[in-house]
Amino acid sequence: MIIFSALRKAIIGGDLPVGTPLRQDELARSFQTSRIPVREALSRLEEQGLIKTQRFKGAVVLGLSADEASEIFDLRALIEPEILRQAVPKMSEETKQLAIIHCNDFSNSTDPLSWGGLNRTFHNTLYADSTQSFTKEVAVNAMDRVDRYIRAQLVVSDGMERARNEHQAILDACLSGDGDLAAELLRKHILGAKLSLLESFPVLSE
Amino acid sequence: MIIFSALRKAIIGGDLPVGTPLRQDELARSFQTSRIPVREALSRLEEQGLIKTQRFKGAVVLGLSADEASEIFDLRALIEPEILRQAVPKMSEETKQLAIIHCNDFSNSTDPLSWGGLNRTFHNTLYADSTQSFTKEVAVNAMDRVDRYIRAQLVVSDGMERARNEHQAILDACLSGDGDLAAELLRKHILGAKLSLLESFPVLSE
DNA sequence: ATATCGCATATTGTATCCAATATACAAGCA
DNA sequence: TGCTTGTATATTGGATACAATATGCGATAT
Repeated sequence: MIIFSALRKAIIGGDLPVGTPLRQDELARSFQTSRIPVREALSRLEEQGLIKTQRFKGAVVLGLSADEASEIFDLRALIEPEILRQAVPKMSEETKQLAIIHCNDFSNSTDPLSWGGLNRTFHNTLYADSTQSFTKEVAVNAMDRVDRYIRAQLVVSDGMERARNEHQAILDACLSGDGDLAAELLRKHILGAKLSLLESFPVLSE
Repeated sequence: MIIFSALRKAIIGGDLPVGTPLRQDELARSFQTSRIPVREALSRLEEQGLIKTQRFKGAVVLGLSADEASEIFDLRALIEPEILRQAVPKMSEETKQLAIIHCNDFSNSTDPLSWGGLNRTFHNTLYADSTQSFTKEVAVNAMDRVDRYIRAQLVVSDGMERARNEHQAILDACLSGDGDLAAELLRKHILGAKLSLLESFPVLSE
């Protein structure tokens, strides 16, 4: 489980670039275990679609085509607003405070390497009080697949500035209890991020 | 992979009821292998949320609460119409013929045990020409989780008769190329099935 | 009689060993 | 020189053996 989490984090964070071959015995050595737990982890990663294994040939980190990334953003734009719409009326005072903090953390950060994580933290905080756990799981998985590209995109384009403003608007809608508005703003936020990503995609996928 | 598929099929089809303990060595014996491939399969099943394993205690088949089932139907009602809307304009003549056949197969079947499978086959045929592969994966996974309950519900309620009519209407919309109408009908179809399921849920979950 | 402690058993997680096969490189032949 | 073939190596998948621990039952003490 630790191996799985570590590899997953490394893959979605882009530390293991697309195409990186994952050798079982190599990983086993670096984690100080045998190959069995490594295989377990690789199996789960494959189930999530993050890697592909081929018998006698090994496992490689999978990437996305522009079309695939685009599709995943469309799916996010479909389901995340619904999660938020349902979460807003239930949002606790504590969650609201956390959301304010994480929104500010994101806005104030000057370290590009942290932007991806802070962005995710903010989004996840908004969804915290939703009871749609299965849907949230799907959203997390979708996010996992495109996280690498978002990180890269925030750095190369002017997406960071716009994200700051859009996050603030979404947060305000949540704080005022307007779930429908928050959902609509979030939908536009995600679709805007998709367009921005697709523009710079050729560069990112090198 | 064979073990995984077999177990998955048995779980989603309800042949392994909720709470069934899955013993590694027992499964290994029945599949004539060692425990290693069995563990691989169990690991993937857990990743999909169909079972839960606990160290030294084994794995059990997971069920759903009414709330969880309801949430999954809401998610299906959100994403499956979008898949269909996108698939209708791309639908090949061959797919249309298949859809007609599978719609009839479902309508004409008199064996309750086959209804669940035929229902799924029809739905999947409609989505065949969609290029949204990730979204389709999500839909399949959502379907996997509630399939057991749909099978039971088709038998105990009058859902079968309504499903026949609704399937026909959806099919007609697809054949006439009206993706928006097909999507809307599908949405209502899924939400209707949800209500019907929730009515009989206390009985089903015994 | 009942509660508690200890041991036997059942069960999972991991390590090591073996089998199968894809790939690469080298040697031989046209 | 170029192509084919054989072998050596690398790599994965599976089987068996071992370690760790939870559960249940029985014995014993109060």
